[in-house]
This record gives sequence, C-alpha cells and structure tokens, in this order.
Amino acid sequence: MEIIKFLEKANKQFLPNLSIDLVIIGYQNNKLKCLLLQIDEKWLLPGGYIKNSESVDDAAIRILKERTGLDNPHLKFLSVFGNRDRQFKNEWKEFIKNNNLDWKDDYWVNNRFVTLTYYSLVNIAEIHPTPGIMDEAISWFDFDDLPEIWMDHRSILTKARNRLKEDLKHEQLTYNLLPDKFTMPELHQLHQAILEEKLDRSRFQKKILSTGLFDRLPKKSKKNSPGQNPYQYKIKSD
Amino acid sequence: MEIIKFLEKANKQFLPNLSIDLVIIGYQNNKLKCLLLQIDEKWLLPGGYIKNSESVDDAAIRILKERTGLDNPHLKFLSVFGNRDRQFKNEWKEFIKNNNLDWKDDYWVNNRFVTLTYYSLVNIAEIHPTPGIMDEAISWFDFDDLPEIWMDHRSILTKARNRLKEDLKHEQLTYNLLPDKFTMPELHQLHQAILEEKLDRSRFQKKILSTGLFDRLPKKSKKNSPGQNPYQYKIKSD
DNA sequence: TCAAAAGTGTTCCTGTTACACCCATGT
DNA sequence: ACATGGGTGTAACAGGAACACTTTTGA
Repeated sequence: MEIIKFLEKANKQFLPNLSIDLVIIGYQNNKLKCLLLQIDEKWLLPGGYIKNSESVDDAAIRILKERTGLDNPHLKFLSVFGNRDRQFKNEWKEFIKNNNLDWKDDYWVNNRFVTLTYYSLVNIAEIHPTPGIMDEAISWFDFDDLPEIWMDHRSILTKARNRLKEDLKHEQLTYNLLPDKFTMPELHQLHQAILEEKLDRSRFQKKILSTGLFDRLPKKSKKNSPGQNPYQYKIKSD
Repeated sequence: MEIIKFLEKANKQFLPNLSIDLVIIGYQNNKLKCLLLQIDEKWLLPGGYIKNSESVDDAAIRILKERTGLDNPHLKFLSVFGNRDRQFKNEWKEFIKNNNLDWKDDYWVNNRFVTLTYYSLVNIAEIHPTPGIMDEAISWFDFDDLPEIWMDHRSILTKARNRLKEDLKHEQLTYNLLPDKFTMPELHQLHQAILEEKLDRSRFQKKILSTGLFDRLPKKSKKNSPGQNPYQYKIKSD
C-alpha cells in the first residue's frame, strides 16, 4: 500500500521536524482563488517535506511542481508557523482508519512540525492540478468562499491573502495571475480584486505606465462588448 | 565538562534540524551596532535551538533573554536560511579540538540545520551581555566595521541591516534603540543612521509628529551645547 | 443612435522639497 | 556678540483624488 510505504520510509529521507505548505493563488472570473486538496471531508494546503539533499527553497519548488507541473514558478516566502502544539496525531489517525489502514503511534507524521509557508502566483490556465497519494481531490476555491479547512491551514490562507494585498501596494507586479498579454482594464480589475477596493481608472493607468515596467502592444483586435478596443500590455523583459 | 555535556544531551531536548540566530541591534555614538559572540578568532551571531516544549517564537525570546537579560524584547522575524550544505562540521571539529576536548562525528551539532533568523532592537544601556558556555567573549560592533565572521552569519547581518532600513520606511517606530525619552534631534540622527542618508530636519519633524504616535514632554532642562533646549518625546502608550 | 467600454484630460488638493527665518543658549 | 543648535514657516513643485470629456464599438 502506497500510503503506508510512504509513512514507513519518510523518516529516512526527510528532515524530521520541518514541513512546507504552499498557498497557490490563481485568478479567474474576477475572483482570487486558491488550490486546495481534499482529505476526507476537509480541505488542506498542498504541502510536503524537505529532503536531506535539497535546500528549503528547492523543496518548495519541487512540491509546487508535483501539484501543478510548473517549471519556473513565482514563489515567495510567507512565514513560519511554529507553535509547540503543532502536531496532528488525531487527524492522521482518523484519516488512516478511514482508509482501513493500520495506524502506528510512532509514525513520522506525528512529529511536531514547524511549517514554512510560501505563496505562489500562478496562471490557472497553465497548470495541471495533480492530487497526491493521500488526496481524494484537488480543486480551486474562491478566497471568500472556502470549504471546511484542515488543522490550522485557514489562518495560513488568511495570512497569504493579506500579505498579497500588502505586497501589491509596494511592487506592482502580479506575475502569472494574468496571461502574458493583458489589457489595462484586466489589470485594473485584478488589482481591485486583490486590494478589495475600487481604484480610479484614470489614475490607475497613469500609475502603472509611469513605472516603466510595462510595454504597450497593438490593440486587441476583436471582443464581444461595446466600446473601444483596449491596448494589450506585457511586462517588460528587461 | 560543560560543553561535552551539552553536546551529548542536546539531541534529546531540541528539535534536531532547526536553529535560531538573532541579530541584536543597538545604537550608540550615532552608530548602529550589533552584538556578536567570539569563538576562537571569529565572531558569530547569538543563537540557539528550539526545545521540544516551546514554540519557535518562545525559543527566540528565551535565547535573547539568555544573552541580554531582556524580558519584553522587541523581536521581528527576518528570514529562513535553508541551504542543503548548511552544516558546520569542520568548524565545530576545530573548535572542540582547540579546546582539548574529544570530538565525535555523530555530535548533534553536525546535523544539517535550517536557521530561522530574527532581529531585535534593544537599548544598549539596558541589557547585560552574557556569553554562552562556548563563547570566549561577547561584544558590540559597528555594522560598518565588522570583524571576521563565522560561517554564513555575515550574510544574515547584511540582510538584517537592509531589512531594518526597509521596515523603518514603512513604520516609524524604532522602539528600544533610544531611551524612553528622547529629543527630536536624537531621533533625527537615528533615522539618518539607519537609512544612511540625510533627511531634512524640518520635514522630518513634521512627518514624525503628524503620525500622532509621539507625545511631547517638557523641554530638556540642561545640555552641554549652545542653542535652544530641545523638547523631549516619548512613544504614545495608546 | 445610444449606451457601454476605453483612453485621455482638467481641476483641486495634499504632501514633499528646499530653504529661510527666528529663538535660545554656551563660549 | 556671535556661532551653534533647535523650532517653525513659506514658496515651488510633484503626485494623488475625483470627475469630466472624447472616441470607439456592439446592439
């Protein structure tokens, strides 16, 4: 059985007290979304452990790739969750029993874990969500319409949501949340969705263009709505 | 022997792959300073490990107290240093041999450590620097006149120095770097020292006072220099 | 032809910059 | 008396906020 094999062997290849959790953030239909995994009735953040042979950052990149297939991801450190009661014996026990497997008290997942959390901005259209061996499903959720969340992962999600808001105020780049080419109205909508406030259209455009980080491309040729055809833009490659 | 006892017993009471390093920052004679410990000819950051029974934050608070005696410290998370080659076998071996002690290859300090770093702003006058059992000395150094530094601690120091600069631009509070009561010129000097740039006197005062975070107290009665007696200020208690 | 979408412009206002001016104090 | 340190004021300017105007397009 694959799960048991993992539980038995894990302690040999991973650092025993560190885990990584990822808040993978996408954008669709004018809503910010995050990618969650299902175990039993609850949902949790994609995560994993750090191999003895890899750096912490490399572990985060590997774990993100395992769940999305992404090769050159955007990834930003979020914070450390290191409470002393951060172990999830009961949750694992229940999960194992629900799957009719044998539970052992000394399974490695019972350790106390300090979790390093990252957030990643991804283009939903470009990734291939792939559940892990323990997960029943993987799915996108609106940030303001979350399901029941495992353990303390809800507070991590909240922290990531707020951090993204703060970060956007300092650096204008939203990386992969939009396709390579996007229009100013699209970018405007995105910023409003992240910041959860209205931004003046005129000022927004001037501010963005004054950064000099964006190149204007020819106007988009066709659309299904009245009004002028918007220009397209892309992030300057440097 | 105390050191050996520590090395033999450490693996039982601490998380085996996590360490904490602190950048303790003070201010004196118009210079930013940091507190370093001496081992052999080199200097390193105060640090320690995380007990099984305490949270990561509590560990940082405890370690800071052990080296300074501080009870309610300012403490801010800095970053994670998690390279896979982050272990210091040779350094420890040399240190143990220099002290005429027996070296064992499986000593716990040989583990690969992921380090969580914090920085703390302290009032130099209020702390009591205390070396640990392995340290020959503890001392303050100017940030721009550092001695030879152990391992990768120099890059941690640099990161802290830059982070403090960034943080000051967003929040004006410098906590313990000055005494409880301070004058506007003193605060002005401090901000200039942190940011490493000249700030207009007039504008600085207006900006600081407009935050509403500071209370004006009566003028300082005596000083040794010509000119008006400056007002004193303190941070509002809320 | 009209309403909606997109781009641009105008006015007002706040806050920043750079500097000038004034007051108090020690030598 | 005067140089120095400290507090406050002012004119010029840049950038933000709010909103108006114009152009383009689908229905």
